[in-house]
Amino acid sequence: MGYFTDMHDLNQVHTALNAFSPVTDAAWMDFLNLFEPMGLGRNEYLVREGDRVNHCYLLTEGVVRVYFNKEGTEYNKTFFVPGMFPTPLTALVSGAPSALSFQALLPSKLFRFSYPGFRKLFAQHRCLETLLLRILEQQWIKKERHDIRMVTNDATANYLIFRQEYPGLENQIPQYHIASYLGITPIQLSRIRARLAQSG
Amino acid sequence: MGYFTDMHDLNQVHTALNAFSPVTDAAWMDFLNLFEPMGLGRNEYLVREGDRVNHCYLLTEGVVRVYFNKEGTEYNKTFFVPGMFPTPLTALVSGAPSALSFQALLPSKLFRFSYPGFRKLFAQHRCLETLLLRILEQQWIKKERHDIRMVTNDATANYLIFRQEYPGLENQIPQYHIASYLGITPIQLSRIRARLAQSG
DNA sequence: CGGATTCCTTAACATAGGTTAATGTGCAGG
DNA sequence: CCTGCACATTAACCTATGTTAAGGAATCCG
Repeated sequence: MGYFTDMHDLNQVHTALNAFSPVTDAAWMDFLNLFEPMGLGRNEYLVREGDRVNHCYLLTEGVVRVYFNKEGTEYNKTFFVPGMFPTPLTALVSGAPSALSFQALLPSKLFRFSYPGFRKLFAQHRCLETLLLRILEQQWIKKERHDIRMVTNDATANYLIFRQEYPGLENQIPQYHIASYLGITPIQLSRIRARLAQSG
Repeated sequence: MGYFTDMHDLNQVHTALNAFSPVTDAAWMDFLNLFEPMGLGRNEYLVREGDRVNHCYLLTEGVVRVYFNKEGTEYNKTFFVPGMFPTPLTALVSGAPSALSFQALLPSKLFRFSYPGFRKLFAQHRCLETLLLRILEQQWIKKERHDIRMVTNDATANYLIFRQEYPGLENQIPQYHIASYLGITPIQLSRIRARLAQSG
């Protein structure tokens, strides 16, 4: 079950963003106009490697993974759960084809909005530009913390953290996706799980 | 030898930033007023873990590493060379004590400027806020590329990339700093170097 | 010059994790 | 109910890398 389930609930989004960096009602109304609801089936793609992209996404229900592919092997970077923005920022900003793929792992509901459309609003609504800056700052902070954890911990510790960070997710998606996220093989994850089951 | 060696050369900085995102002359003059030159000896610190920070830095000569410390072990995150901004962004934005340390590995010259002072200029000079947004976007893109490389390559490949990315640096700093950056022990780096010397 | 210090290398051994392959298990579709 | 498929587990073996320890090489300094 997602945090936001219909248009009405987008008011929650306004509240959340507003607490973060003030967004005027006028700006919010113009912004909201860009939103389009959409849905994805299990294993369907939001963005495929190589795609040119124009939209940002807000996930309201389901799970999305983002991964990159190198020589046939997929490396999971992150999972998105409801309330998060599974958005190909690099491809949007650079205008280059996406190096990353975004795939729904469960049936999902989202809103999308045009990124150029959003940027056009900056002219009338400076608060939206400031908001984007704040979001990038926060993402940077979050990523830094995450990186430090991944580097300083071993796979077992990171697996335990994963379970805390994404409660319940473990039982909703294949374990090989989790293994890839942890930077190990499914076999190794299986060994870790076996050890944990014995000792803990 | 750095790219920028005195106040006069800060014009180069204006040119570089301007190409990135337009900065008006008025904004640049106000911004420039915040700059203060400073120097660091070998192994001196710009920021220590736990410090509260207020400044951004521009490196004009020397080398700075940023690292985090976990239970006595240091993990090098990045090296900064002239033209780069060795700045504790997370600590500045969050107001929390820095989790990272910034240390000069060679005698270094820098400019520093107040981060609150810079942000205050946003009121009169929106172009500076837009500039910061652009910089964060670019840093994000750069980090994403870097992360993908580090994850998909083995230590040997990453070592070769390091040598290309930081030409000459290899011979100016201890190898254990490079090993830490690569996520391996100095012993392992030594083995890799031995193998490369044989085969290549 | 000579002794310290710092750093790099090498060796011997231990461990985490990868690879391959076989086996087990649950579940969907005919 | 069977069959097949997708996934998880387990085992046997291999490789990269960590750990500990010992030696060299370079550099600094008295």
